[in-house]
Amino acid sequence: MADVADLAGVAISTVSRALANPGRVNAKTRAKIAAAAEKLGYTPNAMARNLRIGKSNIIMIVLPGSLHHGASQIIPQVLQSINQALIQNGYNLMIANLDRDETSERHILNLAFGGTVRGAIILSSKLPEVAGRSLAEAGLPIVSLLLDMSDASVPSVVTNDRGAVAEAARMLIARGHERFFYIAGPSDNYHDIERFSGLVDAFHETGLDPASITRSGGVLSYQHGFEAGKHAVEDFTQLAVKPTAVIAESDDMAISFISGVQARGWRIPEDLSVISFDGSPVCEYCHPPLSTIEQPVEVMGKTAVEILMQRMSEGADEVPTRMIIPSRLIMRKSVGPAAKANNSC
Amino acid sequence: MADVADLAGVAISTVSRALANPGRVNAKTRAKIAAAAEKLGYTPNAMARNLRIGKSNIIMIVLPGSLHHGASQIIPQVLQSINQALIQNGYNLMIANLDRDETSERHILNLAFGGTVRGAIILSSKLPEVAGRSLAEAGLPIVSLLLDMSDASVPSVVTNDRGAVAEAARMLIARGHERFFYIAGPSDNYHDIERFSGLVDAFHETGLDPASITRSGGVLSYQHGFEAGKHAVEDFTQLAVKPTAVIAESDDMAISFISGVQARGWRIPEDLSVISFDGSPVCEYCHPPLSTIEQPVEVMGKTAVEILMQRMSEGADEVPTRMIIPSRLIMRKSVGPAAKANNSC
DNA sequence: TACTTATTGGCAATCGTTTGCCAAAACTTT
DNA sequence: AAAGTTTTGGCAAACGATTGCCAATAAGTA
Repeated sequence: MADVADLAGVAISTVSRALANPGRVNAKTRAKIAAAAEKLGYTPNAMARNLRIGKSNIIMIVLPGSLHHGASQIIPQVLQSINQALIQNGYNLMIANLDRDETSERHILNLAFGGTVRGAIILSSKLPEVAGRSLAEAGLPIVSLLLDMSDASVPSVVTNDRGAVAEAARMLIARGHERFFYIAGPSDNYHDIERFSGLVDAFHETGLDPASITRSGGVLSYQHGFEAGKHAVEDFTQLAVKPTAVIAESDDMAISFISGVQARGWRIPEDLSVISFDGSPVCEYCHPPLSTIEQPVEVMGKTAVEILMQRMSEGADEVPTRMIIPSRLIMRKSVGPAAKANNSC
Repeated sequence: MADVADLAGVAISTVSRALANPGRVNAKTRAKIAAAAEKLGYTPNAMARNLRIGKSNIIMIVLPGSLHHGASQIIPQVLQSINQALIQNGYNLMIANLDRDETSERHILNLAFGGTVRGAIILSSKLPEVAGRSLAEAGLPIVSLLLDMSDASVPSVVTNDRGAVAEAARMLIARGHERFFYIAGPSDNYHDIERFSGLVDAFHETGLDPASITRSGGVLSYQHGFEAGKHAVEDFTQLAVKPTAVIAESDDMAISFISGVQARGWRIPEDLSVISFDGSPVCEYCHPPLSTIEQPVEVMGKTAVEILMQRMSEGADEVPTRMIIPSRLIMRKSVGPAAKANNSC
């Protein structure tokens, strides 16, 4: 920096001011300084700057390892949109994996308490905590994405899981479906609870008996969305009275489920209608094209960043604690009218 | 840190030594210090440390925006494995997007020259450079993943694209296929060149005439793998003499292609055999299950990190410049013997 | 006990910025 | 030309750690 000052013929403090606080220095000198910096190939040292400022410009995204792994088709989109939004605001994105082991929790806490990161976007249902320290007390702004954690007073950006599933279920009920098969991810999970509730809601609204909903899954982790679907095929096969409609908690589950039941002779949508959640692009090319509830992940990512920025700048209090971005039901060929006689194969 | 020293009843320099250089301090005092730190909830400030040390502990992964977007199913796996390997070595992963605009290139260079990152793993075919500065001159260790850049003297971890496609092609040729349809991603791209060459190799080996290979695509960006497949359907339909075998550069392309041709009456594998590249999990559940060339992305990620670590520690010269991790051909129902009479539909 | 070795204490410089302070210089405006 | 305003210079103290140096103390060995 001293070199730049020399070359530009100005004082070192002026250079600093020009770079960090451009308003307080004349446009002409600023140009001179920029030229000198360019010529010397000078880039201010970010760590020194952040140390002095007392804040980092890195945001971390906390991903449950299982989500990351193989399964969920939406992670890349989430990362992409968040990263773009962050960069526009002058921030960088760091990845933090939250596995089931204590090491990873500790690691995340170190990032937070050690000042490496300035804020966090989490996709996990619980805040990492170990040895009495919790992410909540790190003094960082946090935003939860996909999962509603507004109860724990962390602002959340979610979709209308419950309502969207209810809508899908009503659509199926309107076509004559009365017996449903629900393929769940890990139970107790926010998504499981909300989405399943949506299905039950629709039953209540339409006067059907929720007892004719069969649940499958709930034990396996997200890590194996496809596995969960496969497993559901077994469950389905063993039912004495077959449901005519299926709602799956993720596209992956639906895809492997469909593959399995088709192999055993059921036809979709003639024997069985299927709708799933996520809106992965691949659904359009499934056999038959798969109806899915599309989460607007890009909008959600951008919104999460916006909220984070608000939290970081002004008084933290007047920001909304929950932001609901509605999903969109995309109807495709995997849905048809309920089969009249539902015989086993 | 001073507080910790007080509580532990030791000098501040001893605390620093205990944390940064544990070998030079007695186990008992180390335990005392650890206890004090735990009690006070103290975490050393990473930025201060890195500033003093002169090196960051952050590695960035440079992803072409297009790769990231929607399409490639393997990105999450790559990120996951790289991040895990990095953390084990005490590093963190930062995401850097390389779009077509100059802003993103400049941003990446700032990360490098500003000392934010210590090294880079790139999935892009070209090193970012703008205004005379190039990533190559930033003095960072760089490793290229998926794309071979060993010509540009950046160590690369790749798979045997060419050989793997050749193997797949031989397998098809052995089943009587003689006319091939190749669905390409963006042309000039490393993957396009290598994989297509593999196909041509197989033709030469077996004495067939490469003229009976029809290429499709090559214009669209990766961003639309599914689109490329759709587009290929058009091309395919217009061929007077239909090929009997298809090789696609990515699973996405194959999936949408299959969906399209099936809708127009062709049957797979009876009329057309298909093999694609990537090994996405979803292939297993396609209709029919899709044969694919599985890239060992996890191993590749770990290997890339290992090489990076070597580059960062010792003399940089004796590390291998290219590491080839072989892919595995997974044969599924999408492949069958060549149709005898190949009539149009 | 005397001597060697291992471990700690205290001090101060350093990493590369930012920033408050005040004086000096350079412009603008009456 | 005088007064007022904006812009710069120079200085020095931070930010929170690490580390070389040497003296001082503790532990281990003969």
